[in-house]
Amino acid sequence: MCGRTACTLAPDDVPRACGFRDRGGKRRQPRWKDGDGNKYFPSHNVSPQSRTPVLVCSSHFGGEVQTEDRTLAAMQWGLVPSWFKGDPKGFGYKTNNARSEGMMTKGFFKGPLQKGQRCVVLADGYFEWQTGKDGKKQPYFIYFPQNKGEGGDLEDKPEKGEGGNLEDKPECEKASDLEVKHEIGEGGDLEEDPGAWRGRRLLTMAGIFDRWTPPEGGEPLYTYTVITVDAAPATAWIHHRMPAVLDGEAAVRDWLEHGRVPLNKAVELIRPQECLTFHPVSTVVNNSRNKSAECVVPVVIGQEKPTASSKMMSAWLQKGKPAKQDKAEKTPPPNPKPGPPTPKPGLHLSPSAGLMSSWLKRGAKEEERDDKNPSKKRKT
DNA sequence: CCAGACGTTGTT
DNA sequence: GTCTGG
DNA sequence: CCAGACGTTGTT
DNA sequence: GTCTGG
Repeated sequence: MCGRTACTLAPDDVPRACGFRDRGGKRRQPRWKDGDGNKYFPSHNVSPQSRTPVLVCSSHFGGEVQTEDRTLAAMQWGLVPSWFKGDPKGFGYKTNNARSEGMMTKGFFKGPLQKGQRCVVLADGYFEWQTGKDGKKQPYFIYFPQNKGEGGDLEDKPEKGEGGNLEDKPECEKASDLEVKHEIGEGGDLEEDPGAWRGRRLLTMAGIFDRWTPPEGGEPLYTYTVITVDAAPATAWIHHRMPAVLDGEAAVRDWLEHGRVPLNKAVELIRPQECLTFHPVSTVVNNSRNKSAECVVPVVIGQEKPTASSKMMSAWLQKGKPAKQDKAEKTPPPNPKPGPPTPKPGLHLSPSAGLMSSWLKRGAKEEERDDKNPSKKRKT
């Protein structure tokens, strides 16, 4: 399940997107651990072994155990235990997820958990592949519902009734805003809060991290794993597992503050969440070398055959590259069978031109990053 | 006691 | 089938 | 998570 | 490091 994400915020924007209020009501932003802002590379197609932003309690980097301070670190996806002997390169192939059902007893995760090494994994959203009877896979992008006004000049929002919004407001503050809260959790009122983040609300997933020190010494390697749970009903028809999503500021805080919230309490946060929305995307995302924004653009299932406009869009997204020539323009009879396979399509958002533009809008500038990697040797 | 594994997903 | 690379 | 490789010898 | 199998 959770083996692919998108994380596209510029390193300098991540701290802003992680603004929160401390128990005194004061606004704070986590800071990057030394140099880590330069180790994270935004991408619309993040695979295990990449470094991505995670939040941890600052106690792990010199702060008091009880501190509310948070630190942003660029950790590597795929947990390498501190006791691992050998070359950690390529070790974490099977530790990108931790089953919540066994994490308290299995050595891989028990150790770090008992040391309070809980982290919050940040992303725009994650990808899930639905396997059809025919064996074909349809990828979906899954994320927190975004509020209106995103980016400032977006005039369209998802139709109401899209993602299952089970926003429970725990012990929130006085602010009764149901409108704006793009920051992690229930933000404050924007009107009197010019410092608030107005961009995308990042998905927050519960993770476990560890620190591995090379035998020969040198920089410690920080790695993490994403905890998984059974899928919530809303998305179970796509896939039967999902990441442990932390919905809201209170949950994020409790997962991070290991000095205040003991493990046996914190584990109560690990459970299926309904608070997500999603849309189908192109199989362009399948190959992790494809980093373009096309990975997150909504598609209409059954209409993935390139249309004139989609070709143009594709070409634009690819920017440098000429639109590839299709091998054969065989176009089977249009027998569109769109929509989610029946069960619970109720809270599905249907792609609209407007929605599409909202996804395109953010891809345009950021991609093009590492798509110039020379593939393997070429046969001669 | 020592040696050796230690993780996940999905699919059958 | 299984493992590595992304 | 998916995609793609998966092998050897000898010579430059 | 810690747990299981022998």
